[in-house]
Amino acid sequence: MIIQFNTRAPVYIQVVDHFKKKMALGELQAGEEMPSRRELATELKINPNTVQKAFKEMEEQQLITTERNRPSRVTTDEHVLKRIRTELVDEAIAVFVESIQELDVTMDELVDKIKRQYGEGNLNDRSTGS
Amino acid sequence: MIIQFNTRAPVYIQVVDHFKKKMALGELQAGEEMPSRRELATELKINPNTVQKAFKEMEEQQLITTERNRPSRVTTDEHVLKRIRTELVDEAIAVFVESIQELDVTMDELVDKIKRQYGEGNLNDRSTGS
DNA sequence: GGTAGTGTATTAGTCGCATCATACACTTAG
DNA sequence: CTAAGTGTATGATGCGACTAATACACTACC
Repeated sequence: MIIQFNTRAPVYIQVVDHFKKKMALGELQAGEEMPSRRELATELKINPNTVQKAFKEMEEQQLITTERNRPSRVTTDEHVLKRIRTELVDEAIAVFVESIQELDVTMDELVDKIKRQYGEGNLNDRSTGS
Repeated sequence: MIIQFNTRAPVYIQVVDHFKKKMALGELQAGEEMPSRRELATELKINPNTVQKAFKEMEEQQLITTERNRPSRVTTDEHVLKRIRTELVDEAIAVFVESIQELDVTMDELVDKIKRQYGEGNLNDRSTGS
């Protein structure tokens, strides 16, 4: 597991987002065991307490559950799991729209530029063009 | 002048962005006088030093120029001014794309959601083709 | 010249984050 | 039982970004 940390956002938040993405994509299934705090800290080369903070955050968001002294597990609440991806996407869009609002950008210009950036990566260009 | 501050980003950055947008939209013309630090601080109800930091940032980005003990002025470098809008849009897109990458979102879903959010506001749906 | 208004500089205080070091209670494996 | 591995809790420290308070130097204007 490798997370490319940036310096902008807090590390513990980036850890949370990382796991959120894995859940959203099904790489982490419902009920699956999470790595231990210490193990993950070692692997990511960060402090165990930072990992703990990330896990606590994930618990508050009901993404994981923890019984006493047992490895944490991904929630089995399918309802929660299904909402993760939507939330990630919607939040990103909200931030984005907020930042370009008032800038008088046409939808076409927007779509064009996004396609150019996003398409380079992992875009499955099924459909839109048709 | 009213800026609706949020708690996410530093105030001085939000001030910079605010003026960037005004320049990008031509509400602030080349060579035009900027408000004084203290005046602006009073109006926005923030600390003069916060305004100063914003102005210093704008100077480093060559958006404004300042002669000793005279009100700052918007740069007369048209080249710089023309680039502002592009930079604002491109940076927003870069951040956005970065955040949804790996989420396996189709272009259609993206465009659809953006339209719904963005369209509500100030979208002029004049298409590029025209 | 004196006053008010510029921009500028310096210093101090606050806050969030990350880290380090320990310690505790419990479970599991041997 | 013992030892190693869980999650959890606490306090101290350091650092950097941001904001605040104050003082300084200069200009414009009457």
